[in-house]
Amino acid sequence: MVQAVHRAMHVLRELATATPRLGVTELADRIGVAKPTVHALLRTLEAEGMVVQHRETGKYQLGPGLVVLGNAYLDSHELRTRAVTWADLLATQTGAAVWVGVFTDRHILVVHHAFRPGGSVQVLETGASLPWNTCALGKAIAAFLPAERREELLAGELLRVTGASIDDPARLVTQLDRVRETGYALDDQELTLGDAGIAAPVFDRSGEVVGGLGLVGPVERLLADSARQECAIAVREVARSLSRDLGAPRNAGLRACS
Amino acid sequence: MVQAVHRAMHVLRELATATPRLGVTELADRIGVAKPTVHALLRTLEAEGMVVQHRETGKYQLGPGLVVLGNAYLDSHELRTRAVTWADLLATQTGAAVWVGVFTDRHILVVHHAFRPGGSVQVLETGASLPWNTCALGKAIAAFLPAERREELLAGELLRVTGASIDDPARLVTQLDRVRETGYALDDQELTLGDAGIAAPVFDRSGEVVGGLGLVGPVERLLADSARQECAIAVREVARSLSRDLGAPRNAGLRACS
DNA sequence: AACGCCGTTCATCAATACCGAACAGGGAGT
DNA sequence: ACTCCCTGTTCGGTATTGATGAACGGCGTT
Repeated sequence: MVQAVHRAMHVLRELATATPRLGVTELADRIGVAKPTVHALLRTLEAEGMVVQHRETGKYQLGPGLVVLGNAYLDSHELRTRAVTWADLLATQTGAAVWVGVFTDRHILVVHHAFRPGGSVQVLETGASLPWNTCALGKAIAAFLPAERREELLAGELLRVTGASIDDPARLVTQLDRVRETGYALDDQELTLGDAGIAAPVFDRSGEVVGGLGLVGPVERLLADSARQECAIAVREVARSLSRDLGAPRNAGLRACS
Repeated sequence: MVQAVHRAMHVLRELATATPRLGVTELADRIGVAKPTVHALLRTLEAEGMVVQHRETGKYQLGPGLVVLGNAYLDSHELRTRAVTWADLLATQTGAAVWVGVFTDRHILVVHHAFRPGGSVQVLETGASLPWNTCALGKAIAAFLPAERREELLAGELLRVTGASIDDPARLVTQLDRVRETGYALDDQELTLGDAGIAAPVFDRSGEVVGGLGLVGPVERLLADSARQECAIAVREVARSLSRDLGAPRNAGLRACS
């Protein structure tokens, strides 16, 4: 492990969590290294455009280079590029917004967001990072992870973001079991009050889950008895098509049940 | 300059430009360091989630951590957060898409994209990086940079992306002069065939340009004699309001004319 | 006016990151 | 089926290089 790089990333992540900018001293305290060290790291990161120094205060904040790299990741992402058309299709078909996400460090990273058609103002959620246990996408993916990783997840911290968020491992276990039976996952205002989600897993060539795809919208519209099943079927169907696009075997996901 | 960090960023940038993934050997060749060195860098970057190893081929590609950092940058970006509402306003007012951008390394980075209202399918351009001389945003910003930076830009390489792209420094100089007179910049299919742009600069507290804001849309609609002036005035007006929001002095930009 | 805080620089020292050579696995070509 | 070559990977020694404490200059505050 290259220490300098590790620390540089630590700096970036600290800058990402902290309010707009941080000073050298505060940064040094937070990550526990000497001030000049942090300074050197910041200077090189600045030269690379990953960090910018605020002219007035001398403090540092994240730089635009990160957006370029982030976008390059998204563009190179096979799941995402393949998912775009499917997501649009599903959005027009169901009249709801569609999210495509992948698993990252106990969170779901939204890599694509197809807006609800014809709708009013909508915030773009691409790039958002959501606790895995609070969204349908997270449950859909987690359910099909290898058993050991699933246990790690359940053993770790389960964040709550609304009153409806589930932080009880036992309840999650039964939900995940059910997801494996039905092939799709639900969340009921566990991420956003008033919003629900329906998601299904996506598999790759090797038959492992690489991400998920799902609907997001008002509870009333998504989970009403009339619409619910129809939506779930549509989501599952599109997710399966996407998986086939990625070269997944026809019965991908079955083996993960163990 | 911390060498290890510099090299790590070099690795990331190389992975960003190259097609999906790169092998250790090829990467080592490209950046001119020994193979084990690159390997060590990749391993630490992988541990940080900035890089992922493709399970089948063993090659490496960018990782999701970059998206998280990139989004953190966007969220912490004062210009962007303040611009969102203004951009929406301008989009509904003019019926065209609105871009907000900043300057980065001879390119314009689009940090916000307000969709054309009610429209059909549109690609999200947030995160796109465009040669400065090929878009109205770039010219609007460049025109108000300090004279010396402007000369650097004009002296450097001027990329062309369409047949209409301007790579003649002399022509750009006169265009920039005109931008300073009128307060807005134009581009006529210099970035995308069939699309034009109208943009104006945005200033901050200290009176320096920090970015720009502009319309993007079909030439016929944007540059037709009837609409053109109306659009330009709207853009300039909104950009000025945004500047005031950021604390810019009322006559910001005048001093840059020197 | 003096203090304290901050970002920055410098020179010293040792940790540490770099490298050459060697290993293990896979694929392609015979 | 075997070989060869190429890949990603490991190892240990060397000196490069990055970390550090102490000191500087600017700024806002006291």
